Amino acid sequence: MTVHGDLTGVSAGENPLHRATDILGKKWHPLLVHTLLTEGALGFNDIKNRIDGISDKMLSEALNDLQDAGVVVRDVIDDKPVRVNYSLTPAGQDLGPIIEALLEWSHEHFPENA
Amino acid sequence: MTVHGDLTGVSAGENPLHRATDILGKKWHPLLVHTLLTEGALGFNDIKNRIDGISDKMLSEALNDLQDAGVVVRDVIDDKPVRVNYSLTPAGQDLGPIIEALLEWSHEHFPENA
DNA sequence: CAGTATCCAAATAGATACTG
DNA sequence: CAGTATCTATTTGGATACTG
Repeated sequence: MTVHGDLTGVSAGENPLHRATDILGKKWHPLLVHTLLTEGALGFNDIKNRIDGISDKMLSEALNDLQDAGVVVRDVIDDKPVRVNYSLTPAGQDLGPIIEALLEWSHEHFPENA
Repeated sequence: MTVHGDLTGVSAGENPLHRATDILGKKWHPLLVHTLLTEGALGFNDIKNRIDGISDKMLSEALNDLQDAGVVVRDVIDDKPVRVNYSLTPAGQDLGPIIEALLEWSHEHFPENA
């Protein structure tokens, strides 16, 4: 028998699931996490070049969100010019397999658009 | 070595991940899937009574979205009055473990809000 | 019981320009 | 290189009322 977490009667918005879906549901966030997952630590413009179509503003906001969510860390390397590296926290890394599972789910059930 | 699906250089919106995150990111959808997962087939008002705070309109929209996404099926039972049952497709059921994983992820990394 | 229509508010996304 | 500010457009969410 599979035990499922009890969410019955809960209102969306203050349930534990929300912490995860709030990240996954944003337009660029999952892609961003996935990029850091596969490529390791990257600088601002490195990320920009890897995510097609993202603007400075969107990337900046996404990175801030993800830091607040405890998924991404920002490291300032004090060179000239200054370097900033973004990478995943342990929580961020643990999101990896789940994103992979989502990808696999999509491939399995909707092979046409993948 | 873990092989990760290649999403590099892809623009959000037309990638396979999007099919899943588009569902998970909506306010009521994950909860709705989770409810059908743990309780099986339910009628419109049965669902309403189990998801606290959801309005008719929101539930209606969510159910339509989920049908379009291939995650939920609608069965009309031709009684008097008419009964309608909503349940998960195989794709919807396969989303279950992923939602559980998300829940577990949240508990593990952010025990305070669960 | 099982929904849809309408109208409005709030959140999110995008373009463009600018800064240290 | 690494961002923020501003302003606008689009999407989503919610209240209320109504239908077969």
